[in-house]
Amino acid sequence: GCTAKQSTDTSERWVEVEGRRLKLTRLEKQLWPGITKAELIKYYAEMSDFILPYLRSRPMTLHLYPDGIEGKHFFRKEAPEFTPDWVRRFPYRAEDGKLINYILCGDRPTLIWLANLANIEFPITLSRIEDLEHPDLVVFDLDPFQPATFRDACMVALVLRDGLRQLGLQSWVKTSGATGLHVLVPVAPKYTFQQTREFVRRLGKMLESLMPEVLAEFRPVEERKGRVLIDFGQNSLGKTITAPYSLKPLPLAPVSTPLDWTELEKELDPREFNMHNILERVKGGGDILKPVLETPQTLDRAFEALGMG
DNA sequence: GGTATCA
DNA sequence: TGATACCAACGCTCT
DNA sequence: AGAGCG
Ligand SMILES: [Mn+2]
Ligand SMILES: [Mn+2]
Repeated sequence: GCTAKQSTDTSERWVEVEGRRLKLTRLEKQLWPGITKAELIKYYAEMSDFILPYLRSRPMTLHLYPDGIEGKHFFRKEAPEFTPDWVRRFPYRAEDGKLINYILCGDRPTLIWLANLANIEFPITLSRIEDLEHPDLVVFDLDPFQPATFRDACMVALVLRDGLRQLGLQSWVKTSGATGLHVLVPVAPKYTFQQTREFVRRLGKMLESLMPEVLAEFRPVEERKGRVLIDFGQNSLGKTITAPYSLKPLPLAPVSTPLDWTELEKELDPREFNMHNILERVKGGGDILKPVLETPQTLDRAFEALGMG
């Protein structure tokens, strides 16, 4: 941490990405302890083929950390005035009547432009711009509360996967990048968030009755301790989850990483999956989560089994 | 991070 | 030239 | 009611 060096960091570089000229600025600035903005940009450049399919067709909320993970940060929905004209936008009028011009990040130039703005984390909505009110993803957001651990979340996820399979549903899993897991169920975009949320709540309740360490809804702090919360509320319009392969603004630069179900049985630490080793991991294996974008499933049978008219 | 506004 | 302000939003919990 | 959190 050399403050004097930081304040005089004028390192700049012009690059061309798929025909777009981009000015990369303050490349030596430290965004994590020991990690520069140059490394952030390099990470997303190398991972672009893996992350872009998930970002494409979903309105972006920017998560900007110009002063690093310990500095002031802010979110942004409205595309800034200085957004290059070739960046695609999606105007959307929310219920309150406010029109927001969202950025669409579907190509490498936009991804690199955002990385240069110190956009560390890339979130995704659970629905696409073609039909924002009908999600194509259902998420079981598994949050362990101390002394429950990531390992406990893995155990819950494995039981959840069995439950989903009994309902005729395939599921996939990734680390959240922080302390828990996201179990994803891709669906045809024909259900409302109210329906998918209720589906997650009910299956969560069922799991809760099977496993004492599971909590299907928020409770006072004392009751949460040592349990894994299934946060069904994540399945709502406008809510987001960390995109697969996105970095998190946390120490060691962890990555939200797709896992094979067999890996959940091992002793894992989510911090094992970070900026420095994910490229190696996906090289060869490819994107094991990709089916999530290509497997629209129907929930009709599951609704029936769970008593949802 | 980039821009606007005010001293 | 430099200091300051802006940039989302919603339900939940805790006090 | 309001602050704090995710
Ligand atoms: Mn979570
Ligand atoms: Mn959560």
